[in-house]
This record gives sequence, C-alpha cells and structure tokens, in this order.
Amino acid sequence: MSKASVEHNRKLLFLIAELCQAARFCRQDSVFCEGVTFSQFLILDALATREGLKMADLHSVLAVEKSTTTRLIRPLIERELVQREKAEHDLRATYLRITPAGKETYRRVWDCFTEFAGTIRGKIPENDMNDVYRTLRIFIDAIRDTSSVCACNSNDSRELKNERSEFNII
Amino acid sequence: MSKASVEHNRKLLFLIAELCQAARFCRQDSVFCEGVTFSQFLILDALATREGLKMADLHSVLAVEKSTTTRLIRPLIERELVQREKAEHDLRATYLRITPAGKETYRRVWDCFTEFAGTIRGKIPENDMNDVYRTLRIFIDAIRDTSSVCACNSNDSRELKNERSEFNII
DNA sequence: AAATAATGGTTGTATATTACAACCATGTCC
DNA sequence: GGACATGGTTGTAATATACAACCATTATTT
Repeated sequence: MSKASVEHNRKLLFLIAELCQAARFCRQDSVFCEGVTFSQFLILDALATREGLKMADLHSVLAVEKSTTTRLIRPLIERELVQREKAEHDLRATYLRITPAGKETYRRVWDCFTEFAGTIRGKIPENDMNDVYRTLRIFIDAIRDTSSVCACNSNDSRELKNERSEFNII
Repeated sequence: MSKASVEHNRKLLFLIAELCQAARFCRQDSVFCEGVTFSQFLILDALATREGLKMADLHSVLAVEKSTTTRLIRPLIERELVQREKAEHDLRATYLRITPAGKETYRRVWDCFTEFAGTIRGKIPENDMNDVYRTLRIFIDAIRDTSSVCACNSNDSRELKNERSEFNII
C-alpha cells in the first residue's frame, strides 16, 4: 500500500465523516417546519407529484425497510395529511393519497426548505454550481454502487434500490 | 420564485436525500469490523494520531453533544481499547489514551476501511477525483455555514450549538 | 386444484444515535 | 468568598432503523 494511497483514504475518511455531519444537519427539524421530518417531506413530495403510489413504492423512494416505511408514514396518516386506500385489484397493497390538508402542509414545508436551499446555494460560487452537482452525483453513485451487489437499477437515480440484504459489500 | 429556481431546489432536495442515504450506508457495520462503529473509529483515529486528547476535544471531532461523547466512548473503555486518566492540573478533565489493544484494533479496522475506500475510489474516474474532493468540500462547507447561520424562522428554537460550528476536523 | 412460494404490510422487539436538562465537581475571576 | 464557567455523567426521551415473525393475498408450480 503506497503512502499516497493511505493519505487518499484518510482524506476520504474525513470527507465521509463530514458528510455524515452534514447529512445530520440537513435532517434537523430546523430545516423543516410544521412538524414534518425530512423523510416525511420526501413522502409528501412523492405523493404530491406522482399518482397512485403504494407503500411498496415508498420503500425505494426512502431506501428503507418496509417496516420503517410503515412507521414513517404513520404520523402523516394520523394527522390526516395522507390517506390510505385499498385497491380492488390487489387487496394486499395499500395505496396512498395526499389530502388537501397534506398538500397545504407540503406547500408550507416546501417554503421552509426553499429558504434553506437558497442559503446553501448562496454559499456556492455560481460557476462551481454545475460542477458541484455533477461530481456529487459521481460520488453518490460510487457509494451506491459499492452498496449494492447488483446495481440493476432504473435510470431514475432517485430510486435507490438498496434493501439491506444487498448491502453486503466485499 | 422563478421556475428555474424551483427546479434547482428540487434537485438539491434529492441530492441531499441521496447524500443522507450514502451517509447511512457509510456508517453501516459492514464497512467496518471488530464491532467498531464509524464514530468509534473516528475516536480511535483521533487518539491514535494525536496525543493528550480529552473528552472535550472529542466533542468537536465528532460534532456531538458532550453527553453523546460519553456514550460513544463507553464501549471502547469497556473493551479496554481506550483508557481514561485523570490529569493532575485539572481534576475535571478526563484524558484519554489508546491502549495497545486499541492500536491493534485500530489497525485492523483501518484495513477494513481501506478496502471500502478502495472500492469507492475505483468507481470514480481518475481525472474526476480531484474535482470530487474539491466540490464535495465546497458543498459540505456551504451546509456547515448554513448550519451556524440558519437559526431559521423556527418557532421551535432548537438551534445548533457551538460544537456544530466546529465541524471542521481536517 | 392443491401445495408452495412470493408479495405487501403490520407489529414486536431491539439497537444506535442523539439531544437536552439536571446535576456534581472543579476551576477561574472579581 | 461568591458568582460564574468548564468538564463530565446520568436520566430521560425522541427518532431512525432493522430483522423476524406473522397475516393476508396473489402467483406459480406440480
């Protein structure tokens, strides 16, 4: 193992550490509002922008286990921001629909996020912006590829398919 | 709010979502070994490379509350990978020292991480590498800066503490 | 058609991460 | 000497998360 390589790995370690901290911050309540967490915002967004989603679709949007989806969505159901519906053609599936109240909340939370996003974007030099997006994607994809043995995912890169069982690397 | 701006924010939202997932994956046990978590690895690293650290120094390395440091370090103490020592000149402070067993574990965990890091680096085109590091830093710094400024419009005033603004560990 | 497997979802249980507040001991400063 | 600051631990609680067991339903195989 070359010395340069060790240095490289060390750099990567700290970068990941900071990434974890940044991720933690972005999920803070302070970023959002209306008592909606980051994950719940993602759920509202998915339901607001796409029709006919069911629980199983959210697993991949959120990249979590199905039991976790159940638990994340519960508060939204209780607050009546989201409704569940049984589909006739498959009695197992639970379809989800955002309610008018949910849409209103979604809009307001989106405003909060807009402020946050604006602040961040304001701190990135204009001519670095495209590079930031591009390379961040490279980095994320590298990690995702590492995470899944079979990276047979759709080109909608948002739909990170990573059930824990596929997480075993190396 | 311009349409382009909305699109921009949306892009950022998903980028952050994916970043959170990536961060989550990087902290998975599978990346490490020897029953050492990511945070604990950072602690071992700090103690292995710097002399005379005390608890308070770790707060900023880990960017967590002091009570969290106490809890993160406890398993390391119990497994005797780390020792605590009282300093004579300040009986409040607890100094920490990595033990020989701790060093050995550190080395082995480092090997695990090296493999992980190698896999990731192998997925990033050679001539993008510098750009990735550079822009990732820009992005992380932007978020960090936002975290110290953005006490946002919050009605629930759970702002970030000073520890957060010391995010910088490199 | 009966048996078996797969899918969708919930609940029980457990763990990790993390914060905040209250508290104690010790230092520092006026 | 008293007020305040610093370092650390413990109590308590919330969130995120997984895995396994389970139930109901649908799909596939024999």
